Amino acid sequence: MDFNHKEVEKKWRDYWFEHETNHVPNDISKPKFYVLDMFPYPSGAGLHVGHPLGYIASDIIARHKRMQGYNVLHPMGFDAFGLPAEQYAIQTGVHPEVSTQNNMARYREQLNLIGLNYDWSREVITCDPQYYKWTQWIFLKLFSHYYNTTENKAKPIEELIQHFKKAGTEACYAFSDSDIAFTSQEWKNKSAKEKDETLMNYRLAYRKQGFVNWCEALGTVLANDEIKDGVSERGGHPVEKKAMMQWALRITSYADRLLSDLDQLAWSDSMKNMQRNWIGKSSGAQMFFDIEGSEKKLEIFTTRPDTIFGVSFMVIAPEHEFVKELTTPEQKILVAEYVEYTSSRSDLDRISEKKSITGCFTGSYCIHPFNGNKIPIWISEYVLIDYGTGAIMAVPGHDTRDRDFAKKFNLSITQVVQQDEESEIESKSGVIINSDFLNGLPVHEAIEKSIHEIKTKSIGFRKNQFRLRDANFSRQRYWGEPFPVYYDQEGTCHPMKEDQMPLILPHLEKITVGTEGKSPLVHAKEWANPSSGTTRELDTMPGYAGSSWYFLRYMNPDNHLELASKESLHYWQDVDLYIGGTEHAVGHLMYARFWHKFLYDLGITTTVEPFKKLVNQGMIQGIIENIILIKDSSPSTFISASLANDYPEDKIAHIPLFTGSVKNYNTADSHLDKEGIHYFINSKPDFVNSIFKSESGEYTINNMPEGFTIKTKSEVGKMSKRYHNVVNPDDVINEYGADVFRMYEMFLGPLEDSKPWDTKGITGVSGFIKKYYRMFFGENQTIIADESSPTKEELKILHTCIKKVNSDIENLSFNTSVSSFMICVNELRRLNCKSKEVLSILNRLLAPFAPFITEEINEKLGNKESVHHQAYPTHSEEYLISDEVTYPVSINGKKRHEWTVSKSKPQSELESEVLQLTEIQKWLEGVTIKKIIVVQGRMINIVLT
RNA sequence: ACCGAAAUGGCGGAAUGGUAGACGCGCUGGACUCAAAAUCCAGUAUGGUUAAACAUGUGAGGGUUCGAGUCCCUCUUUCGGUACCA
Repeated sequence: MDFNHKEVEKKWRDYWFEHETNHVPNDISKPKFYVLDMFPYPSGAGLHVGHPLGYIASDIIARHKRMQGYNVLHPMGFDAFGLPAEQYAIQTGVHPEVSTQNNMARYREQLNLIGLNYDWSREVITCDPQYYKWTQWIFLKLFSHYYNTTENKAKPIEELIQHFKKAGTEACYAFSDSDIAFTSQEWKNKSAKEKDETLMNYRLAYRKQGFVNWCEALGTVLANDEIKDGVSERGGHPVEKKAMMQWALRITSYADRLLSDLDQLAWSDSMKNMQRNWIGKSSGAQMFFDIEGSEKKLEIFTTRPDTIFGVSFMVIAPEHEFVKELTTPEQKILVAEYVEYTSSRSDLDRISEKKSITGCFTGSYCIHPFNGNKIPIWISEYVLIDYGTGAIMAVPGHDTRDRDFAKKFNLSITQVVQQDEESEIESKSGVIINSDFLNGLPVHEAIEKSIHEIKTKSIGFRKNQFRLRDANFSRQRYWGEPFPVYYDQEGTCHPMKEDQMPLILPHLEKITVGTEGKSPLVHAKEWANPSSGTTRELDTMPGYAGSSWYFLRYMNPDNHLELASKESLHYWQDVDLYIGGTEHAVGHLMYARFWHKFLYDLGITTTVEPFKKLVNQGMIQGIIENIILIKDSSPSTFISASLANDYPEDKIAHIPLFTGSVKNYNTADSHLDKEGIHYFINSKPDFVNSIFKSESGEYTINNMPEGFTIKTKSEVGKMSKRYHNVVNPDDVINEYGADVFRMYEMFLGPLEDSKPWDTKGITGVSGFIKKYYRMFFGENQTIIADESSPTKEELKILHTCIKKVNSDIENLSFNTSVSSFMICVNELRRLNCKSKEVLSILNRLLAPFAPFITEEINEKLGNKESVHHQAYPTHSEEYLISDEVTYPVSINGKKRHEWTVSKSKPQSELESEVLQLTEIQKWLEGVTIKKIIVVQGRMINIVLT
């Protein structure tokens, strides 16, 4: 009789729940291990088989560590604020609170089916006021701190205010983008509003002008995601950049620490590189160029001040504040047109298109600081307003983008670095020419000298520039954390008192878009104006607010007095292993590191980094089956994939099909039969009169012969509703059981690789679990394992497996450990092993992978204690020792023979005896042996001339 | 365009610079069965052969090495990210 997974899984799920076997105490007597999953956004679609991949891996680690004696924190929660719930509410009227609760309930149910050992009593939900109270609290701490550049840490803004009172900006070491200067008297003379505005230059949470994607037709701000090809995805309306006052976080003040502390992390080099490149530290000079006929100066940053004599034009971003005044009357129309064109383009469009170079002359000129030449000022979209100062000096001789631009607009190109023919124009090898006082210097020396001169002439200074920007922290949305601040009549910002928090998001009966770019909170009239003359902030915080510190709340989730108690923060400290998708490689991970460091400066967290080790699981993709449609055909004509080569690429379109309706899907012979074509037409009634064409002829559904088939095209891609290829874990578990599902997910391939899901392959793992069960139980569930003492061979098989599985878990190589379990079971069955001793060790070894069946077997074997609380097996080398070894014998690196000899045979004997083997001799006739390479215990290679 | 990753049989994949294709799916043949399912046994990279020998083979092209799927260079394709999807 086979394993009844439905019954057994329910039994143990209930048992574990009742006995709280997953409960994790803050038990400081045991060593801690914190393994964390990136918590999901609870989407309406529920989990598909791709989501749990990382959760299962972390679950195996967590169970393994627990069996090794650690106190393991392995929690789960929800990143529950977000745009989709709000969009859903606007479209359907279902309030985000309701849809989010429903979605979370469904996620919990699905996660529990998989047998993940989460301690749900520690659940963290970002939209829970008891949680976001502390998100708001951290925000206010950011608001009330500045970054001190000598102490290199965040300090209370009150200290800075005292400094301003005493000395103004004299000897003030506060991080800021602006270089405003004032005396103590000037500070004292400032009005409250002016003081507030000044302090905004230093606060770690501050307000500034930011740009949003404004869609007039929809009356709302759009996420980048909601824009396709420059127009709104919904409705195809025009989108433009609009400036608005926005909250921002001064992450740039932490740029150096975020960069240097990467070195201490056990993250993959590729991940660290992505973070390094995202921070993008570059050193150079900040310079001010005089503008002809203006008091103002154009501020630019360059990494190549050595090429200052190669400047032939300046370029400013279309959003640059000087655009208006630099534009001369003659250029006015052209500039206006150009600015309008660029405002409809995304940053991605602007930097990604190499072919079309666009720009427009302002009509104004800068003055070269050293030779007094006139330098035309141009506007182009390849300069981004958010990066650097939004303006550059263009050196077309030594920058490819500047060169392309110069060629297009016939601007002069001056070579100022002597280079050999082959070197790239941007290369820093060579000496400076055509450059007055820099002539003859190698580039690196010229950079130093030019900065020195720039400083001496007071036209600039040395500067480290970061690509990292202070990202926008405001969203014109309802479903997010409200800002715990209010504004007085002057518009000055005041933080709320701690005892008034959380500032609860007001309930709106109906979510509708706001007016004039405001969030839907504009409709919460009473809430928005708490007392006469005061108004609340109507924007809410972005998704990354709640996710930047949630890992700390798990340590002590019920604390009403602090974000987490000192004791819990001291005990759990940081995350030992963090598993999640690469899509969070920079965004989430950078902000979480930033907040963690800030909290460290405040003395709250005990480590400088939140995530010691990071692993990115790959995406599980779906199989997409498409039918091929000839574009613009009338009536619509579908062709067999085998005929597709007769048509040019741009004449055909791929229409995704429900995978289940395709015969032999994911093979070269995938096709729709007549039944499948019926199904397709039923789901897409527009195509009811379409023609289906294959080698055997062309038909409509009405005259189609019975055996007609049309080939479909298989590809691998996202698992999504759109492609009708979503596989739900519930269905798989229902049919095969959670243990099989877990092991199959792991068996698919390396955790970090992306790979397609195909449920067909699961029968291999399912067969394994059945075989495994039958090793313990005969007919009628009777135990067949006996007290026989294990044989040497059985022990060798078992311990080989123990060794492999332990090292695989350490390396997160779960696909190979599943293989070794299969090999072990196959071999033990071949030996007809019944030894209870061997089998119960194997059962413990398998427990983290297959928690249900192992728990059931453990009980049937007469154990009282849960298998998951027993010790994890370790191997003994003594069972693995063999006195023979099989050498592959190669001739010139190509294997020709296998040779089994005593392990102790010395190298000299191996070398002489190998040549006597008949299988080898035939290769040696008439040739000279150059040398013999012997790697003891591994291989032999005979090198011939 | 930029940053990062990947590419191995029909499919998912295995392989400290040392026997390419473990393990599993699929397929083929066989056993059991009235039959099917389930289960079990055998085979399965390609070419070649009754079988073997042998030759070829890890996206493409070069290189380093006694020996390269693995290291280096160039390229192609696919995937993730590019700051308001999460």
